Amino acid sequence: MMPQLVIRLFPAHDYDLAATLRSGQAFRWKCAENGWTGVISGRWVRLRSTGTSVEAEALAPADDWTWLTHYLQTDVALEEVLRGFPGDEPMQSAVAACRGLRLLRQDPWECLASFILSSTKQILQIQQIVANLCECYGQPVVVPAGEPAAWAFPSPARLASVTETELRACKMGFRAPYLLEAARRTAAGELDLTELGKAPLDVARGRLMELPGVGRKIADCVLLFAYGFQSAFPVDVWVLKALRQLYFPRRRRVTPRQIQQFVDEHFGPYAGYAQQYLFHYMRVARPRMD
DNA sequence: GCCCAGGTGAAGC
DNA sequence: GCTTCACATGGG
Repeated sequence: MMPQLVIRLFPAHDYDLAATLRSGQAFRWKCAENGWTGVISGRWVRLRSTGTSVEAEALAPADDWTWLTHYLQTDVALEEVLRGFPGDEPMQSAVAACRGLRLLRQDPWECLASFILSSTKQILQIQQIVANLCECYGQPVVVPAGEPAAWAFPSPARLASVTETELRACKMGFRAPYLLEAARRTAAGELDLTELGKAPLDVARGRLMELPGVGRKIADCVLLFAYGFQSAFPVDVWVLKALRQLYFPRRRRVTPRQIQQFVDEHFGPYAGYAQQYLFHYMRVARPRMD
């Protein structure tokens, strides 16, 4: 017998669900006319925005919704975050263009694995690779009648049990050995992703960067999107372009060193949020301004 | 065909 | 130290 669909409202001011789910933090959300569907912690869920709330549909039993509110971070007071941003013109423009953009709090393994697969790939292609991976190696999850099949993100142990060749069949190319090694170390307990969240930022970053294929950028994505280290500031090609154009206009040769120093000093206690606003602003609100 | 994509590691000065 | 290049794959 099919479990029952349960609907629930979560009050959330200034929550732009579409911007948040499309902003390159998470790669598994599908947009349909009646909402966004995805899988969180092995549960199927559909989300809609009502303007002042996020409406969620999930399958009973669903008395405890912390798996969802924690993921969506609906309890974060966005005004306080925005007040912590620097008052410069670029940040104000980014906030005006991306009002309601939020940071999610994702599962560390899914986040780590996904960003290992992200290097020199467009977001659309990352989504496709992750979908391939879940369909091949993830556990099927229960979905409402009439909904397309869905899968949980595959566990480290499951991925550690397959070959590099099998992973390459998911179209991840040269990233396959990196993902495999991360899965092996995690499954073997050499890397404890739960403990990492309790460590200081620098220690956690260092541990992640011990993994082959994980450098500063991918480590910072995991620190920010999965562990909530709010000062982690991933610098990718888009953010680099934003920083150069908006903060170092007509300056030839700004070194990575100078960029990093500026980032560390300029963006304040919610630097990670500021980074996400700059990223989304460059990608969506300022198309083709080179 | 060419260039680029939420990078990283190895090899070359 | 810093720059250059290969790495798979697909879209514009």
